[in-house]
Amino acid sequence: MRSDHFIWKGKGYSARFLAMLKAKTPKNLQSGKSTLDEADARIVAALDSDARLSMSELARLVGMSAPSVSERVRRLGSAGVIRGFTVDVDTRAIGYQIRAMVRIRPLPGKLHLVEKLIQERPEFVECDKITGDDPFLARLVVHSIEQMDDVLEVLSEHAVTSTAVIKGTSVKRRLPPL
Amino acid sequence: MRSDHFIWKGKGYSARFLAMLKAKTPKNLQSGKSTLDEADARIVAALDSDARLSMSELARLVGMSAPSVSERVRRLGSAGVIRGFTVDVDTRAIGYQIRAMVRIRPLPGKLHLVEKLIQERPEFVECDKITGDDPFLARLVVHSIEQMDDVLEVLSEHAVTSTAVIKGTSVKRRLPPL
DNA sequence: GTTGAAAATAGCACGAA
DNA sequence: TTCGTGCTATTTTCAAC
Repeated sequence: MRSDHFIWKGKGYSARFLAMLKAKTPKNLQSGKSTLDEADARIVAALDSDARLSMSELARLVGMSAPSVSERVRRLGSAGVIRGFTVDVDTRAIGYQIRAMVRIRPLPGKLHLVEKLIQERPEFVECDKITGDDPFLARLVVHSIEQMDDVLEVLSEHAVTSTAVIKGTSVKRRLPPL
Repeated sequence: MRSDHFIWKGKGYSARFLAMLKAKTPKNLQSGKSTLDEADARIVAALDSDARLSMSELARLVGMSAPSVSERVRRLGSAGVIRGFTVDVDTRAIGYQIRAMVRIRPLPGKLHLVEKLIQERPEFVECDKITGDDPFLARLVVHSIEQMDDVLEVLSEHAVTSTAVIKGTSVKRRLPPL
């Protein structure tokens, strides 16, 4: 048995083991933040508020030169932190009056079929696989209640669904602490 | 009574009334699409796949001149169709290992308090107000199970929560038919 | 990470369909 | 109205440091 495994200071852990624990949980995670350094955090936050900011403007905001931020953005992309840049579309402004969250419980043996049906219906604009009684939780966007019924009808032979219409938004999509 | 209110062709509606109904439901809505014309639809779709496309590249993709698409993008913005441009961040790549969907049912009289608590907790990255037994459905992003407990602990005095951990994604966020 | 120059791009005024 | 052309200012990119 090596000496650094000995009980030390009444805590039951060696100094080295305690240090190792600390190393595995970076300081910024302990305080509820992300693993990004401050410059990257500011870049990501700025791009979140406006993904079309020019690199030069972004450079001004974070206090660096344009080539530097440009390189950081490129690296954030290849590191998988930034998956892409998208547009925030108001679906109601293009005729989709109703949004709903649908919990979906496939009948026995129909899990994969149901997943495929969800993926094939473009009105399902998002779907997560979750723990619990209902394996799928999907976001649905439709023009009318009639269209909502049409979409759910497709699943009705193969799954039990619980639909909750979205009445409003308490928290608009945002990033966790960076 | 005007003649165009008379029953016509055994359907119970006048020709003018039928035409009006048709006018209120544009053809593209009948076929499950949006209210955008084809050029705008292509612009929005292209920006959704890459919001940082230059106007000249976008112009090439949709087969128009740069000033034309530029003006259309501006108009889509002021029409409220495009709310903004954002970045798609992989929260796991920045240290947030766990995502969960939380249904939240405030205790009697605590609806507004609970909504405020949700909004103040940055780990709730999204929250919709929905119909049904649980008024709120929130998306939670945390580093660890311990942190998840910490967040839910804040609500525990004022609400009943049901948490489902996200195991994977069946449909990545996408736009409905344009 | 910074600087500076070359190439590409954006924004604007104006003209055409 | 909506789209296209030409000009100018800004921005992006790449080099070298």
